[in-house]
Amino acid sequence: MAALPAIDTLTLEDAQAEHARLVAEITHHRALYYQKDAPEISDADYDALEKRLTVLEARFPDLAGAHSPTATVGAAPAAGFGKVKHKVPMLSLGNAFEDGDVADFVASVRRFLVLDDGAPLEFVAEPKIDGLSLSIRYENGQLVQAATRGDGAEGEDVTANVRTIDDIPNTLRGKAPAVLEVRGEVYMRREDFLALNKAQTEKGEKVFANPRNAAAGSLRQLDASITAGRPLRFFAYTWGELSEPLGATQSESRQRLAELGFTISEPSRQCRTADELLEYYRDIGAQRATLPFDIDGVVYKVDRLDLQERLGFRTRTPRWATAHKYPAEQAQTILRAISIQVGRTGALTPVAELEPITVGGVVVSRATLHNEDEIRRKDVRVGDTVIVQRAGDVIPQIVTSIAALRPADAQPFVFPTHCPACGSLAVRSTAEKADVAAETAAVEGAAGGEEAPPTETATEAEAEPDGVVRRCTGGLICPAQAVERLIHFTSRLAFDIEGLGIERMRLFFSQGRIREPADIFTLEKREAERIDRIVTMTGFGKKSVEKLFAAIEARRTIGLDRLIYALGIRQVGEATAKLLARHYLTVEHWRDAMIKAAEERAAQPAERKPELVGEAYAELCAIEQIGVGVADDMMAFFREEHNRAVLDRLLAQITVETYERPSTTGSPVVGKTVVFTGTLETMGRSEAKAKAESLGAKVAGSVSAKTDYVVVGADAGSKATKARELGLTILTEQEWVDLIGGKTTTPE
DNA sequence: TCCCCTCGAGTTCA
DNA sequence: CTCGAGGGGA
Repeated sequence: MAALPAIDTLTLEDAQAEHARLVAEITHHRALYYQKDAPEISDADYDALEKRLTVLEARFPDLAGAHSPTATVGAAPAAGFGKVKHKVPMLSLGNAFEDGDVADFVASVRRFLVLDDGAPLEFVAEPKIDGLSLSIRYENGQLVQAATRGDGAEGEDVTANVRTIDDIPNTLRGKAPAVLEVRGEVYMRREDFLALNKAQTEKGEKVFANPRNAAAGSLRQLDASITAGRPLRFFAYTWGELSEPLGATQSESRQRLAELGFTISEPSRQCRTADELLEYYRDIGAQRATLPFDIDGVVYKVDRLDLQERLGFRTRTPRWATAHKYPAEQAQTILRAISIQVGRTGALTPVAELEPITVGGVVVSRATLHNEDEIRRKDVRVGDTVIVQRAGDVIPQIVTSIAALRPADAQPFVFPTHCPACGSLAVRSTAEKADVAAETAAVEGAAGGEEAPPTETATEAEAEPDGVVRRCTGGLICPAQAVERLIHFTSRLAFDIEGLGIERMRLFFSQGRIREPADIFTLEKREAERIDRIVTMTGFGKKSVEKLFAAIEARRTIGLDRLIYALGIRQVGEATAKLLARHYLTVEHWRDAMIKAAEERAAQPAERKPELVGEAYAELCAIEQIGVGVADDMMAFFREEHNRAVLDRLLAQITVETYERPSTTGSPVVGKTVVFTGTLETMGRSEAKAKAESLGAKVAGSVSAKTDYVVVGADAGSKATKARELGLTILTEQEWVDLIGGKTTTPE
């Protein structure tokens, strides 16, 4: 195309003329393309037109009207990006760091698929580009929406910005599926990054630490015309929602993506064995410095898509792919101090305060030391020169200290035996013993006042520490734990209250405005008339206070699983909370059952067999994945009068929805209990289980009168016999497959 | 009883 | 992202 004037130099008048010209031209070509199927210009040229219009409208927002063919730019709210729910979640990958991990990955795939030693299995290996994941949605070949990964479930709408990236077609080439969500990585080449930084310096604007940050900063511009001026690129490597398959294998699909107009990540390679994968890893590693872009590792994927589907997903990661990372960049610095943080469970975590140092393009000033054993193992002392790296290129960690550079007077770190926040005794113990210790601490607290100084070192205090983590026993009286629990309560997977982040919660807590969950929901009532005072006391604008109240109101109704998770009961995280919600369904039912079970447990504190403790307790332990350890932590929570009161005060403020089972419409086995026994032939045990669960069935370990189906494989033993005795429905493996055949639902 | 898998709880910086 | 530990199969 002929050189066009740079948009930045246009006057408003010229811009109007240019806009009219572009709109006319695009409308003309669209008509040719769609109605007459006889385009006059190439897809690439057409894309260039659309792109120019997008940029123009971003630069002169007044021009973008409803008439514009783009009809997107200018609509973006100035306040920030809209949210986009991913129809298919954007998950992360599992990681391999050593050769052995790769062998384990291959072995676990083969095990899951029950492949014989000789059976072939192909993988595709590709470089893992260090950029930002992006999902781009096309409908009938047209780009309609682009979103960042976000938390995997919900990202930010960056459509306007993505339309300006040259590597990303606005219109797909050739015959495209009706719906196609292309996923890949937005990145910046190293040379482009250097040039950009040079230009930024000349303009007196901020420079970026590394290409990844530059790409992230450029993509998240509210003004798309700025994004347009940044040298962003895109590699496609997978897909989300899809109306028809792109191929039978990963490699075919990659090829198809290339045909549709995307750049795919190269160099890639087909591999059959762990050794071949490792060879690829080393080859790419050798080329790493000469590749034009940064990579942080390589990715291995099972090639056949039918096998990918059988392998499915763990909670957070697919079983059919893994990332193999290159060793992290390291740097040397001085350890200035070791501070102690108190977590919501009372865990005391030592954190290294470092002389700020750049590692992998980011300035690091703190790093976790995990626990006291770790400090002793690495013999890290204040004043030491230490080697720092970013694990998986993200989380800073201390690799080792350099003994030769240690100051002569450096002393081994003495881990405190008392909580720095409340002065309570801090002990290393498992849950049961913590109770005993808590009583001791309460006595001490009453007698000893606030600051009980550490008098002895950790090793001297106990002959045999039980558990690695040292925990504050202050529990309910520890302010540090209280505020951490509240922060957890409003966190993303819990109540997810926007505008009530970590810092604000700390502030409200220290002001006494919020001391327990229920206070969040009475905040407005208590403070409404004094809104001006909040504004002056907190330094928030009136608007943001109103926004906060709106966000709180929006969460006054909440799902049971989120509520359970939010309470922060030890060992009850996302997955366990969901299990509990699924089992008890309503909050009343759950609460009453927990209180009853806690009473039963209090009467039988030492009994190991759940059935002998009581009915409610046994019911809890019978839920798969919940054993005595988890159950007892829940009992400890409900035994506490204070916790029950806190919960009830909260429940008075909110509405808890009955748990909704994930959609399993059309599944023939919803709510059925299935037991697998014997050796299954077409699938492995875990695969059979995952499949059954995704269809809404419950998979049990042993046969009982409650069992609906017993699926009998080869060489079935006592379970099959028992099933016959009980007169249960017995299915062969084939009958089971026929029963569920073809019926699939999306996993939770 | 051991071993594998998964989960929870801890963590940083932009 | 990593580590430790619980749950459950073998």
